[in-house]
Amino acid sequence: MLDLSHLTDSLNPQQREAVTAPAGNLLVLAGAGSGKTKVLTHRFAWLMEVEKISPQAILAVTFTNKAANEMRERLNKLLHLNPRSWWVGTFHGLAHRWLRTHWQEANLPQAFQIIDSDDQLRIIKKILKEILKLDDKVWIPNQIQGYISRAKDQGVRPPYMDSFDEYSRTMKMIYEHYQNYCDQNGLVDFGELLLRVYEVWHYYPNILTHYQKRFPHILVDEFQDTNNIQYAWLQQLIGETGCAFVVGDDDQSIYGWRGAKVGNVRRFQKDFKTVQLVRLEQNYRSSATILAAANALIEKNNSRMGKKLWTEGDSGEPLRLFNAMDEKEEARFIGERIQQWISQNKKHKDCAILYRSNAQSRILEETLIQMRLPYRIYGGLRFFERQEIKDALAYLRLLVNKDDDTSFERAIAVPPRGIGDVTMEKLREHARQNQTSLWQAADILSQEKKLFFQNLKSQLNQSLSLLDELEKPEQVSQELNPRAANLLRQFLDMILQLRKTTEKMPLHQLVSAVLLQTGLLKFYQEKKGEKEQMRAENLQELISAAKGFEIDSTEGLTPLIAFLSNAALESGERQSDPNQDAVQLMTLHSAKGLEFPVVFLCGLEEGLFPHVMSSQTVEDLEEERRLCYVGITRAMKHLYLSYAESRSMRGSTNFTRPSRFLEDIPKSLIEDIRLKTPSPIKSTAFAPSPHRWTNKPRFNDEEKPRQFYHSSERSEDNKHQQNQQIINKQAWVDPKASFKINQKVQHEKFGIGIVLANEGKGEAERVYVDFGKHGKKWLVLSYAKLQLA
DNA sequence: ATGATGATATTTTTT
DNA sequence: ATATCATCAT
Repeated sequence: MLDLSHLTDSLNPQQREAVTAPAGNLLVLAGAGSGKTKVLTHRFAWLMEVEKISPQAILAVTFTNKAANEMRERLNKLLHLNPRSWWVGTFHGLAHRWLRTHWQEANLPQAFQIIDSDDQLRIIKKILKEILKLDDKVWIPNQIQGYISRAKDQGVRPPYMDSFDEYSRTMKMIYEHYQNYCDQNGLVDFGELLLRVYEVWHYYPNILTHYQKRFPHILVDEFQDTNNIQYAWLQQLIGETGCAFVVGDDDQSIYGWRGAKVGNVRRFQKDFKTVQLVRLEQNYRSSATILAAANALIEKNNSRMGKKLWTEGDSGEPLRLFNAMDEKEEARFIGERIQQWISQNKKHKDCAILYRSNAQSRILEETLIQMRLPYRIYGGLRFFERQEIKDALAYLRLLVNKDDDTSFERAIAVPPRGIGDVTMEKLREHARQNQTSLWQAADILSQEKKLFFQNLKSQLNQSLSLLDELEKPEQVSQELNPRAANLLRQFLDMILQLRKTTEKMPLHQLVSAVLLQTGLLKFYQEKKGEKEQMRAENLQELISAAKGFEIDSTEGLTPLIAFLSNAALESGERQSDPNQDAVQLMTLHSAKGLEFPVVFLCGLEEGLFPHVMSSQTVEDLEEERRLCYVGITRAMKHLYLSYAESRSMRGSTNFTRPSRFLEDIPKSLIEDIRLKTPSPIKSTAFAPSPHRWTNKPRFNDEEKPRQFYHSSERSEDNKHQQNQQIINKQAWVDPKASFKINQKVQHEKFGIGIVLANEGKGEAERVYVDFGKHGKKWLVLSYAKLQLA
């Protein structure tokens, strides 16, 4: 008898039911913190050890690289085998792997390149401007991008697009041009990766059958996030014979706005035979109180499959609700609570501040700086999305494919080499007329010019008729001036030269050679700004990345092509350095899948959360509520909710009402925290004592339903706070006299600077300060917290 | 080719 | 308020 205790001992009954289920289709509804990844990895092991399935015959699909890596790691730990060559990956990663194998059937050049959404947008803009000559104020590139991506997610090619009115006809036409452009340049966007594989399988049933046989078992993570093409793709692969083990949580579906279909979870039960359903409802993360709040909230949604989280743990502390005067006070409150946490010898990184939109992060950031709390913000640019890195990648892509126009344009522009708009316009025109790539056009035009001048000498005495011929109007318009032609030639020769010399080099040497010989690295190094120095460092980092890059089993690819594909598919980790002890700031969306001992869920205000832009339909609101549910279920022990009564955003201050989600949480689970003594006059003041805010029992809801928000006590407070604001305004009138020209000042972000000028009066008064390496800035005194230095 | 000025937008984000 | 982007002037 096989000893399976290592696979099943640590599982609860439901987890065990899922893991040990007989081969067949299975849907696991895995609540937040219920051990989803554990079930997936144990199932994998179970299939191997009990069903005797080869790991090569199991396909495990995730959405993010992070999830795929985590799965690999856990499998490695569990099985002590190296899962490197296993079929564990993201939808896009796997699609890429297949397209590299079946590039011929997919009608792609062997060296096809993957473009990211940034490249995609550039191409759309280019087409609008150069080919279709459409006004990008009317035909907004971002919207077109969404339109095309959505079409691809639906598996729709241009011929099948609607064309019943002006709008849809134009969209269809743009889509067509875009696709032609990609095809001609050997480019594949993210949506295309999936669609192509779908089509290959559709048109080559023998290939599909091959993979159906090859992968009798398919595991899918985060199933609630699948869009239509992904679903169709799984459907193909599973076919009549495959077994699907899908894990998801309809309550955590928060990507509907980018095409994810929660309905796929339910649809799965209909479309596939004999789907066994297992619910994982035991939660190992949060206190019972937090779970009660989460359950109560999500119950308000109608379209659910139903699930109720529970825990064996204790009820823990109540949720804490803080009603702040404004966003500044909210931020200060959060900061102080974190300080309290730290004073108990706990870690900064235990604390996460979650918000609906990125705009909220600024004030939090400023406050944390003031309070000297280390923090880290998730989001923002990732490594391979940085401008300088994309510049470098353009050169690398050009080495792979000279006819890649997008890369050609990018590479020729940085560093500046005297080839400007005029020359480029001529190149584009020539390329358009002759249906060639920019490279070919450049080659011909620079060559022609060279020959022209060589011949000129010998031809001086020859007949005028020959010259006349050379001066045909079309040609004249495209002729480059000698200087431009020469520079262009130099550029082409440089690329050709690089191509030759780097042919046999190892990857990192190749990258290094490109950075050096194109002058890209030098260009940034020679600039003075801090930004540019950073860019130069990033370029160096690119060399290290190339050094560390190992080609996995993507057989038959040159290291360079593999590297470039990887760069597009995995644009760099946004993960924090686990050794760095910092408060974690992120949007609710990026918090999915994470957990923290202390969570601050802030900005719980109508219009902000739920956001105005997604409050129109019931579906929108339900997704917002799920987002809130995701936020609450991130918390392990302490959950703080907060909202402000007024919030300044986009330059104006608005009064706000508390979020409707607060009403969905039973009052008995919440403890109110209010202001006891007035807040300090100046926000630059030292951190107030932690005793300023005290806990106070909340009103019974029977007694005063909703009164909490508008109680007379509140308005008293408000009056008090209004006085405060007036005092606040006076506070800066006093020191302002000292902000004279040449005065040394200190800014919390930019450091020490010198006042160069000042203007305006009252609230509008501003000073012009030279912060040295941070540059010269105009600062409004009533906003910037300037101090004398 | 570079900097200044003015218009514009500003939910959420992975691949 | 602010950041980004396009257009324009130098």
